Formats: sequence, structure tokens, C-alpha cells
Amino acid sequence: MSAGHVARFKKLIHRTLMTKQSPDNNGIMQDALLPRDTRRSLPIALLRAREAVMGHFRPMLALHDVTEQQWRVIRILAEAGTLDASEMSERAFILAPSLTRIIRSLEERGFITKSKDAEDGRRILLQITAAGLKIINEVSPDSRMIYTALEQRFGRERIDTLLDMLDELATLNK
Amino acid sequence: MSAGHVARFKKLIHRTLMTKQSPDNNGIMQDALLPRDTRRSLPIALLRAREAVMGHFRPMLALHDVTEQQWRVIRILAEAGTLDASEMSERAFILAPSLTRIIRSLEERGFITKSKDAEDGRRILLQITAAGLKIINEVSPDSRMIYTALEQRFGRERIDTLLDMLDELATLNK
DNA sequence: TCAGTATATTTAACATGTTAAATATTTTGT
DNA sequence: ACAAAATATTTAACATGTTAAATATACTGA
Repeated sequence: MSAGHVARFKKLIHRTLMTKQSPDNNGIMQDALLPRDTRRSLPIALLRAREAVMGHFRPMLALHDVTEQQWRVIRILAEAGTLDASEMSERAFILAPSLTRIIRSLEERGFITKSKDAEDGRRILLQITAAGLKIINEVSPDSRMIYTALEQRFGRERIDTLLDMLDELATLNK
Repeated sequence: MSAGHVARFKKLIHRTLMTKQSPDNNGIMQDALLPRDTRRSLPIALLRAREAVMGHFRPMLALHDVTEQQWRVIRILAEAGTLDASEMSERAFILAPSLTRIIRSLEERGFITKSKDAEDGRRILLQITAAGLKIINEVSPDSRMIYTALEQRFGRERIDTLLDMLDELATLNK
């Protein structure tokens, strides 16, 4: 047995001995002041779930060279017709400063057009273009396929239940 | 009636006439290719719910001058004891590049310390400092209070049900 | 032992999130 | 009609998300 093998073996032994059998918080925190268990935290659970779901969609969107938010915007625009920026912000849950940048890039790529509202000079009206409709027609089938697979694995009724609970949570303070 | 009043009245009339009674997609999209209804989209619903929940916590965290992610990191560090960056990344659901930056700022602010793992030179070990524990003790009570209020309004069992469903969704493909 | 492969972290580049402030326009009350 | 308040959008500044590539270290098999 060579010196190299001995070194490796020692390392293995060390790691085995050092493996923690239980969470070690160094006895530092007093129980009364401990924050809630991270694993049962609603914000983190929502984040995890969202990341898991988007993990299915993001690679597909990347193949079509659109970001998640760009996709949301053009999709809502196709669904609703002409909208101003504020309405889009509400529907897509994108804050105004982000939306300003997304609109700029979508306009540069020719997917939407901007125009000033004749009746209210503060408002910017958004419209989808032919190129925008084209990319929607390209992405939608892939999107539907992924969503359908998700429905089948998780169960359509369970997804509906989940959607209802999430909606209640989102509208609790309104 | 002055000219100004007439102008205002005309504008009101115009707006009333232009008010859409139903979604107007300009008859552009063929139904078969329409994307799913945005309002029943799981990714958006998860985003809305998360924003609604964080809307309760964020102002409080801002008062303590910590971001949501900084809070997650120091809280998990207090809960678990020494962790390396990879473990932290998994537990806090923060991608490695973001974590690098967050660790840097938390170290600059004196809440954590970094050290190289003696047994594996690639790994960076994180430890919470006295200042880190101090801020946890300052923030935790506020955090608990907000969470408790949320539990009372939404119902503890319903939150548990929701957490279970979110966990299933997050672990579907594992 | 050593080259090749795998892993942990960081850096880079760009997109978005977040808050506050600036700007342009409209609305309100008098 | 006009000053003051309200609203819509943009800009600014900083933090984080996201992917790919770079760097450093460890592991693997011949």
C-alpha cells in the first residue's frame, strides 16, 4: 500500500468521524429566540415550489430565447389585447421599473410596440406585433406540453386546490 | 360652463365609451394556440402568493437593515451551526453566485466569518458571529409575530396543508 | 504516481427585483 | 383658471437571479 493510499484512507477516516449525527448549533441559540424552523417556512416553501416548477419551463424558454418575464408580458398582451403599462404590471406581477426595461427589450426585438395614450399622455399603450404573435405560436405548444405533464404527475384537482389556496393567500390583505 | 369643463366632460364621455366590457384580443389569436389562462398559471400564482407573504416581512426586515436573503443565511447558520457554502446554498435556495455576494456582504458587516475547510481546500466554512447572533435575536421576535398573525388569519392547518403540497411539488422530480 | 475527471467556489455578463426619487401629465378644489 | 395634489412612467442605485466560464482543489483509475 503506497503513501498516497494511506493519505486517502486517513482522509476517509477523518470524514467519517467528523460526520455530524445531528444538527449542531454549537449550543449557541436559546430556544425561545430561535427563528421558526426553516423547513416549514412559507416564504422558502413558496420559493422552492416556484423554482421546481420553473425548472421545467426555463430551459424550454431559453431555447426560444425568451426570459420568463418576457414570456409573461407578450403572453398577457396576446390574451388581453392593448394594455397600458400599469395594467400589465398588475397582471404580470412585474414592478414598474422592471417592466420599463422589459418593454424596452421587447420593443427592440420587435415583439411589441409602444405608443402614448391619446387620452392620457402619462400612459404608455402596449401592443403585440406579428413577430410577437409568431413567437407565442412557437412557444405555446411546448409550454402546454410541459404544463400538461405537470398536471398528470401532480393531479389536476390537486393543482386546482393549490391554486385556490395560493389565491386566498395572495388576496388575504385586500 | 367654461371651456375647461367642456374639455373634461368630453374626456369622461370618451373614456366611458372606450371602456372595454370584455377582454379584447383583437381577434388575433386562434383558440388552439392560446397559452393557458394566465390567472390559473401555477408559476404566477406561486409568485403572487410569495410576494403577498413577503410583503408582510420585507418592511420589518428593512427596518433592521437586512435583506430577505441575508436573513435566510444568518438564520440557517444559527439553526444549523457551521456549514460550508454548498450546504448553505441548498438549504437557503440561493444559487452559488448570489451566495458568494451575500457572504461577502455579511462578512463585511461582521455577521459571519469565512474559513477554508482544512480537510477540503475547496470548501468555505461559514460561522455566525456574536454580532450575527445579536441581530437574529433582534429580528426573530418581529418575524415570529408576523408569522403568527399570518397563521391566525389563514389558519394553521391550512398552512400545514399548503406546506405539504408545496413540498410535494418541489420534490416531484427527485 | 500522474493525467484526466469531478467538485466547490468565484467571476463575468446580463436580466430582474426593490426602493426612492425624478419627470411628465392629469385631476382636484377653489 | 390655477395652484396643489395625485397618477403614470422612468431613472438611479444597489441586491439578487441566471447561465456560462474560469479557477482551485480533490478524486479516480491505470
